[in-house]
Amino acid sequence: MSNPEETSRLEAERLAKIERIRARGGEPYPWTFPGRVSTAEARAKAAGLTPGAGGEGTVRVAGRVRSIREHGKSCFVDLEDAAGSIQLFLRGEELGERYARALAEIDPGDIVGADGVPTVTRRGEPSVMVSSLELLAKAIHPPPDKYHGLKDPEARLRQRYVELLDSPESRLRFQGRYELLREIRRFFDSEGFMEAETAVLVPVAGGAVAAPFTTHSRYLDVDLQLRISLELPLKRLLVGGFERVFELGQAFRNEDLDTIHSPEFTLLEAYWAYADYHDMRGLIEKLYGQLAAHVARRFPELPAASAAPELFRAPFAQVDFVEALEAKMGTTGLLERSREELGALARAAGATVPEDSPVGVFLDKLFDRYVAPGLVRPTFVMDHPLATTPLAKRHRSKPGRVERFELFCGELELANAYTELNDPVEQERRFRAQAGGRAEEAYAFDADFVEALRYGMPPATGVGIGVDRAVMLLLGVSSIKEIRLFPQTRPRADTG
RNA sequence: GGGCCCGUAGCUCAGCCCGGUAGAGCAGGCGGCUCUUAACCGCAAGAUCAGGGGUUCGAAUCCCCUCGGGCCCGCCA
Repeated sequence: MSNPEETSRLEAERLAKIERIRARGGEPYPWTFPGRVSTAEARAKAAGLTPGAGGEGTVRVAGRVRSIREHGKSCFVDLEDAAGSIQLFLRGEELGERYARALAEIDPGDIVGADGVPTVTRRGEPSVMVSSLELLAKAIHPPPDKYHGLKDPEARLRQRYVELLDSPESRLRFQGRYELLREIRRFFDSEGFMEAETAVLVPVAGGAVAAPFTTHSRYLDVDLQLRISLELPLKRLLVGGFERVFELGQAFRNEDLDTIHSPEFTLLEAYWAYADYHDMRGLIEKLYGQLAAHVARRFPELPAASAAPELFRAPFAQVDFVEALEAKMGTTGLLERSREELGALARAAGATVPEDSPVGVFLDKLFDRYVAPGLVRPTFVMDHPLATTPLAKRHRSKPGRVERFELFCGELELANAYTELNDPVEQERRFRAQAGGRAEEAYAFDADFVEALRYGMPPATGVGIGVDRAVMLLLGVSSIKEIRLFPQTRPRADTG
């Protein structure tokens, strides 16, 4: 790898060009370029013209120079902007002495603006016959190989801007991500949910089991943690009288990173008073149906996106957590087994779990091993064992279970929802029941949250969605780093 | 945490097995070319071979360590 701070000979040549431009009174970094149209609009004006014949009127376009093909007294330049690209056609005949100067000063990667007449070349390429060309920003670093692009996976992450400027496909990926987040917001808004922005910095990160990042407030002189979930503050809002709330934002878990885990990730949670998890199941089915329809409409060239509406066609499959697990294991009476027995089964299935883990951990492992891999289509997994889920309400008719569903698809968890526990006494008991176990397997005790429930929280349902994973599935991307703009990487050492 | 793989010019790659002192295309420089689109033709230039150590007369190549990255497994939700 090169040191980005060193000046290569190529950069030295480009810096010398900048000096020459300034020496002749030119400005390599002008202030603005008013009145331009997109390359798409310029293309539209050229459309339908007879190849080889000139069009009428002029257009003004601007963008990045992708490639230059010189032919002596004429030259073709591919110009790219956010809307696409168009070919510039430069001729010595038209430009006089400015022709040679433009070729001497412009390199691939530069940002330029041009005025000219829309035309179609004899070979049929929509073009702008340039009457004037202006440098808008000189690039000092040369862009990646124009044909092969930027391949180095490390550089694509560390210098995302290079990948983006080089690759319209990567820009499309992030456009897709943005639009999915926008559609999620629109969906909840249209369903009457209010978006909330709760605290990122909290005294104790709760609502999930995960190692938090820690930091410190100088003013308060207290240690703080970065939130690991949105659950507890949003439920406090239900106590406070809001009936439909959601939050879409970053959460942080101080754990390993791999293709489906990022230390910072985008989480959606929504809480809905006077409704239960069956209502939420319907809402989530509707949400994914709309997201699938959106990506299929907007990104038909992506195979995963065009397949999404069929994949997410309602109604989604449903299986009972315990029944599905018992069927796959060929056993019965799972919930009556002792902790030791379940632990042995989990280890026999290949899970590495400490012997004294809570029962819920073993059951989760067994489910992950036996059932989840088979859930290729979106499937609601219903009614988990109580031991796996301390924040959900006990099932109204199935003993030893809670009212919960997880939506699985292709081993990715796409939603996790409960009928929420709102009994403060039981909530406190469940928190305390975990206190004896290992810290890394227990939900943090949040006394203020119990206090809030004591004021009365209406019956409610809530859902959490790992938005990055939903985006991955809908856009057909295999690593979370592909759909987060600036994923975490280890800082590079200054000297090797 | 364990295993496998990768790091050579600004970019994309070859060379590594079988050690003999680094090669191509693009980009850049110079020259030629008025319809190309990976434009083309000619000339010249461009490389701490990720870093450090070892073996050897000689290391990009073999060995060890370190750094960074990727994939798989484990852990984690």
